[in-house]
Amino acid sequence: MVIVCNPFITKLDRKIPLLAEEKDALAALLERRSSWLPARKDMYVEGDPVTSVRIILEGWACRYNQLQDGRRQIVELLLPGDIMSQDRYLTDRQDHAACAISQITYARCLPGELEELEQTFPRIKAALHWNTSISAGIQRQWIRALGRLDACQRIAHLFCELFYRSASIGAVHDNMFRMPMGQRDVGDATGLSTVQVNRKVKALRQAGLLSWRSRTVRIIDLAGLAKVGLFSPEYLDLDSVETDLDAIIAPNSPSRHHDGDDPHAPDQASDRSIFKW
Amino acid sequence: MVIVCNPFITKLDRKIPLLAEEKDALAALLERRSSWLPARKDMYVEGDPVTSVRIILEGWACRYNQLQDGRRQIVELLLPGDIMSQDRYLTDRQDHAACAISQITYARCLPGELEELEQTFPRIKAALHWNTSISAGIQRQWIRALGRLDACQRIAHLFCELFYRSASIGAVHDNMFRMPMGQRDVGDATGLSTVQVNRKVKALRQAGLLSWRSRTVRIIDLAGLAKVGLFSPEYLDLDSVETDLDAIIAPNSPSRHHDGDDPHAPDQASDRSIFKW
DNA sequence: CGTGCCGTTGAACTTGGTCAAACGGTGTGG
DNA sequence: CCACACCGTTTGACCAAGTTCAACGGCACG
Repeated sequence: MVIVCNPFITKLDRKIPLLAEEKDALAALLERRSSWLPARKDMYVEGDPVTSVRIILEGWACRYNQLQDGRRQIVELLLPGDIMSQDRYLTDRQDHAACAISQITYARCLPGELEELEQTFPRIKAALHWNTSISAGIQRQWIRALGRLDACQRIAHLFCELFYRSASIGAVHDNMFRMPMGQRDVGDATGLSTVQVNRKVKALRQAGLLSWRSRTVRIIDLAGLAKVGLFSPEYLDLDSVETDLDAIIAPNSPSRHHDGDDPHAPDQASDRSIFKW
Repeated sequence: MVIVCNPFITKLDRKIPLLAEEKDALAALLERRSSWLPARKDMYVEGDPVTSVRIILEGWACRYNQLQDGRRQIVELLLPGDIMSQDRYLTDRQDHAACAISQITYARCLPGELEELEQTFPRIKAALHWNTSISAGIQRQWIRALGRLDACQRIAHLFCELFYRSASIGAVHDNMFRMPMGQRDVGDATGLSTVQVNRKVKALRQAGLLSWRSRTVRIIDLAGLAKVGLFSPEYLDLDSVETDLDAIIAPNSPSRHHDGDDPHAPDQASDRSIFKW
C-alpha cells in the first residue's frame, strides 16, 4: 500500500471518493515518470508531436498561444493537480504551446496507461471526466470574461477563480495563496496590457479587496471581489470542499499571525473616486 | 441495416472510419428521440438540471452566458453534427444557457446510452473523444481571438472558422454557405457591439474578401480573409476533408490584398461581383 | 556596481462602445 | 393595394476604455 500525497488524487478523491486500491493505482502511475522544469521554460510548443499526458504536481503552468508580433494569450492556467489531457485523442500535432510559470514538477504518462486505468476502475474514469468538464467550464468562463467584462472585472474574476482553485487544493491559508504569475502573465491571461493590469490591480488594492506582493496574494474581501468580477463559483463545482472554504472565507478573519512584517496591510488610500463599477 | 444520412455520423466517420454496424448503432440511438425547436428558443438556461446529451442534426445553435445587464456572450457555436456533451459527467446544474439560432432539429440521448455505445464500440469512443478535443481546440482559439485580436481580425477569424466547419459537413457550395446568425449574434460571439460588427463586416466586404446577404455568406478570398484573421485551420483537424476543400478553395483569387488590410480601403468591390448571385 | 527585469506612473493616441436617427425589407390589418 | 409597425441593418457624432510610448524606481543577480 502506497502512502498517497498527490494533489491530483486528492482533487479527484474529493469529488468521487476513490478506493484505496484506486488511489494506489493512480499513485503508482504518476510516480513512474515525473519531471522537473524551471520557471518560464516551455513544455512544448505549437507543432510539437502530441506525446504524453502531463499532470502538474507542484507549481503553476499554462497553455498559451503565441502571435506573430510576440504578444501571447494564455488559454489555460494549470495548478497543482491539473491535468493536460485535452489532447489525449487529439491530432498528432499540438495546436498551442505550454510553459511553466513557476518551476514545476509534473508526471507524464501515456494516454494508453490512463485509458487502461479507466477501464479497470470506473470511478477513476468518472473522476477524470468530471475533471474534464470542469476545465471546459473554466474555458467558457474565460470566454465570457474576455468577451464581455472590462479590465477591472476580468482581473477580479481571475483572482476569484485562482483563489477558489487554490483553496480547493488546500493552497490557501489565512486568505492568502502563492501566485507565481507576474503582471505580464496576468495580462496575457486576461487579454490586457501590463500597464492596464498594473492600474486595475492598484485599483482593487486601493478598494481594499486584495493585496498582492512578492508573489503572494491576499484576498481581503472575497465577496467584494466577486461582486466586481461578476464571479460566482458554482461552475467550479466545489461543493465537496465548501466546508474547507467556509472556514477560510469567514468574514473579517483576523488571524494575522505574522504581525511584525505583514506585507499585506490593506492599502487604505481610499480615493474610490477612481472607479465607476 | 439502416440507411445512414446524419451529419454527426458523417463527421465522425470522416475521422475514424466506422463499421456499418457502428453506424447503425449510432443511427438507431439518434433516431430514438429527436426534437425540433424554433429559432431563438432556449434549449435550457443556466441552473437547469443537466439531463440529456444533445446532438444537432439540422440548423445552428449556441451555448451562451447571460449577464445581468442583458448583454450576452456566446461561448460555443453548434453546427449540424455537433454534440453538446461537455456536461456528460458534469455537475447537476447547467452553468450556462443554450439556444437555437435558426430552427433546429436535434437528437437527445442519455449519457448512459452513449456510454454504453462507447463500451461496445471502441471506435465510437475514439471518435467521440476526437470530437471533444476538437471542440476544446476551438474554445482555445476563441480565447485567443477574444484576448488578442482586434475587431476586424476577430470577425475574419470567425468567418474562416465557420467556413471550414461548414465545409467539413458539406454545407459549402460555390464558396457559399448559409449562416443563420444576425449581426447581433456575431457580436455576441466575438465580444463586439453590433455597430462595430456592422462596420467591420462592411470593411471586409469592401476589401473584397466576402459578401454576406440574406443569411448567406460567400467567401470571395479565403486566403485574404485568413490573413486578416490570423487564421490557420490546422486546429480543426480537417485533413480528412482536405480534398473536398481543395476543390472548393482552389480558384481564381490569388491572394491580393497584400496591403489591403486597411479597413477603409476604397470600395473596390462595388462592382457586380457582390450582386451577381 | 552596473545591468536587466519588473512594477509604476504620466501623457498622447486609438479603438471600440454608446446614443440616436435613418433606412429597408417584411408581414399585418384596414 | 396601401399604410403601418416591426426588426435588423446602416451611419454619424461623441465619449470612454484601453493601448502605446516613454521614463523612472526598486530589487535581484552577476
